[in-house]
This record gives sequence, structure tokens and C-alpha cells, in this order.
Amino acid sequence: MARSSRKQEILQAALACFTEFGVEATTIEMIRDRSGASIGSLYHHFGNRERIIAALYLEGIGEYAALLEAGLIETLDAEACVRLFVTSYIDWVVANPDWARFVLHNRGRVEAGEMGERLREVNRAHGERVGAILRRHRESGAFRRMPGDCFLAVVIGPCHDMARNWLAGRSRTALADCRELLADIAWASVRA
Amino acid sequence: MARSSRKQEILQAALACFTEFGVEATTIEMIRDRSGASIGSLYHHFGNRERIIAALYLEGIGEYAALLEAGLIETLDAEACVRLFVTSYIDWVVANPDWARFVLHNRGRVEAGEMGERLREVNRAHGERVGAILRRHRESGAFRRMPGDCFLAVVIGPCHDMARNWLAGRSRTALADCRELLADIAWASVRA
DNA sequence: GATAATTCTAGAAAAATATTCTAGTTCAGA
DNA sequence: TCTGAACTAGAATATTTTTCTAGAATTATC
Repeated sequence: MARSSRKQEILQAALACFTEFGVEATTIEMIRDRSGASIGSLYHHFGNRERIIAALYLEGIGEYAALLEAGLIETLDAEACVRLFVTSYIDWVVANPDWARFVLHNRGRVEAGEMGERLREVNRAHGERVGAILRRHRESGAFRRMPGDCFLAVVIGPCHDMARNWLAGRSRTALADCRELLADIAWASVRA
Repeated sequence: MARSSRKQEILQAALACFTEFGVEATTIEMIRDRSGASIGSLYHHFGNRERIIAALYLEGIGEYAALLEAGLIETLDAEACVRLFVTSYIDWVVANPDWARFVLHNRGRVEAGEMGERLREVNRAHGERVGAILRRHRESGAFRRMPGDCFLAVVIGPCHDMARNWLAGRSRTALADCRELLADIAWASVRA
């Protein structure tokens, strides 16, 4: 068996259980069953239940953050930059619905747990890199003046809500169909 | 002891534990300790741990939904209506930070659990009443044409994100200070 | 290519936690 | 005062998580 593939199998089994039964209701035993690993193997790789959850979470936001940043560094225009926030988020959610659902609903859990500090560190670093890119545009006067905390909430908040609803099956409109509309609104909301 | 006050004591103790240690990490024993109730009393009132969580959640969204609907029925103007979504949400969060934090982070948990159907029912009914009020304005052409699912996400999504960040201590800007700005943006985003 | 070191797997045993059960207590209304 | 329903108590039980010991597989080193 390829190195560390067992670890990935466990994570995938855990995500499947979380999706099907919810995080609270899935037991170590269920993850063991579905992954085919033993209790010992599970604890060897992760140490405890919470760290399985945290690993899945960190891997998820890491993948999305990398995608966003990769796009941002080759986007010079302020409008394209704002639109990219929206479109890359929606694209990732549509491509990874189970993972996205898990990430959207478990930030609090991870932050409150033992990996909370690590998560904040990762988020801080990501936020700083993104902030540096945005600062250029802000200073050039491309954006309406508002607190930095509001800027991100306004751009990505509607996407979060829409994704949450779509992932829960509460939305009659497909998420992908809102891509351009949400990008339009995001840009209109923050342009100078 | 006044009737059912024990029940409320348990809920308050649970919320305090959830706030301090996170939902995952608080045990029945901790809630018993903090509330002064016995195990028997706890299970008499709630049946199991999950139903304590669900009760707290349902009470929280119920209080907020009542507040919003009370305001909406006496608001005739489309703009005032949209602004009210934003302001009544922010006001409730600022007035009940612990409860709001809990509600913002535990929808998925409750929905996945045994009270999920009940929660969906409550939300559906609330959504229908709010939808009826909005329909009037939509039909009179006060709003930009967009899918209904997007409308709510655009209006309240930024507030959700902003509140989440503020409640987690990640925001340098006070939530209350964004009240008018977020209301302005919400209205600008959905007006015809 | 033998051997030591390391990583990984296994599952039984122990600890922690949630839930059930039986026995009582309190209290409102007859 | 009596009765029954609502409530409280905590011991007993069941479930779930975590630890621990032993051994198999893999990798590094000579």
C-alpha cells in the first residue's frame, strides 16, 4: 500500500460518514468500518477523533485558499480580483460539495478544539497574503471606503449563504447559475 | 421553584458551557455541574444531549424570527423592509452574542439530528411568512430581478459573515458600527 | 541482502461519557 | 388529606473513545 494512502482512506471514509450521518453522530467505529483500517491505525495516524475532523477541515480550506491565491496573483485588475473571489469560491464548492458542506459547518468546532490555534495561524497567514494583494487596489482608490472587515464580508458573504442553502438542498436555483449575478453584485457593492 | 425554571437553568448552563468549551467538548456532567440539576432531571427535561442542543437552537432562532416578523408587518416601504433585515439581525446579535454564536455555528448539527425535521418545518413556516411580505414589493417592481434564493443571501449574507467574525473576535470593527453601511449595501444590491 | 530502526497495523483492555432505570420527592388540584 | 403527575436523584448499564502492548511491514544503513 502506497505510503500514507491509509491516512487518506481514513479521511475519505470520515468525510463520507460525516456527510451521511453528521459529524456528531459518526463514531470512530463507523470510520473504522468504512475505511477498513483498525482502531490502532486510526489512532496512530490521527491521535484522536477531533484531529480527524481538524485534518479534514484544514486540508479543505487549504485547497481552496491555494486555488484563490493562485488566481489572485495573476489578476491585476480590481474588478477581476473581486469577481475572482466569488467565482473561485463557487467553482470550488460545486466541484467539492461534500467537502464544502463539511467546511462550512465545522469552523467553530475546529476553532474551539485543540487545533484552534493552528487554524487561526493558517487563516491569519492566508488573510495577510490576500490582504496584501487587495491593499494595492484599495490604495489606488478602486474601492468604496469601508472597514476592511466589511469588505470581505460583503464580497463573499452572499456566496457563503447561497452555498450553504444550495448544499443543504434548500435552494431551487443551482449555485452555478448564480455565479455571474453574485460576481456582479459583489463588484457593484465595493467599487468606488 | 417556579415551574420549568429548572429547564431554563439547564439551557443557560448548557449555553455557558458551549460558549466556554465548545459544543463538542462539553459533557452532560459539565452541564449538570453548572446547572446544579441532577442527571435524572436533565434527562427528564430533555431526553438526551442532542435535544438540549436542539432546544437552545430552536429557542434562539425563534426569538430572532419573532423580532424580525414583528418589525416587518409594520413596515410598508420596500427599502425600509430590506434595511430592517440587516438592522434587526445585527441588533439581535449584539444583544445576544453567546446565543448568536451558538446559532451561527450549529445549524448543521441540529439539522442532521433527530430534530432536523422539526427545524426545517419551523424554517419553512418562517420563510413563507417573510416571503409573503416580500412578494408584494417584488411584484410592485421595487427589486432587481433575481432568483428568490439569491435575494436573501445577498441581503443577509454579509451580515452573517460579519457577525461570525465579530463574535469570534476576528474583527477590528465593531459589528454595531457596520449597521448602516451594511443596510445601505443591502438595499443598493437589490433595488431595481 | 542482512540487520536495525522506524512506521504502521491490530485488537484487547481501560477510561470516559451518555443513557436508562428504579426509587423517591414535591406540588397542584380534588 | 389524598392522588396523580411532574420532577429530582444517583446508581447501574451501555456506548464510545482512548490507551496500551505486541507484532508486521517498510525503509535506511552497512
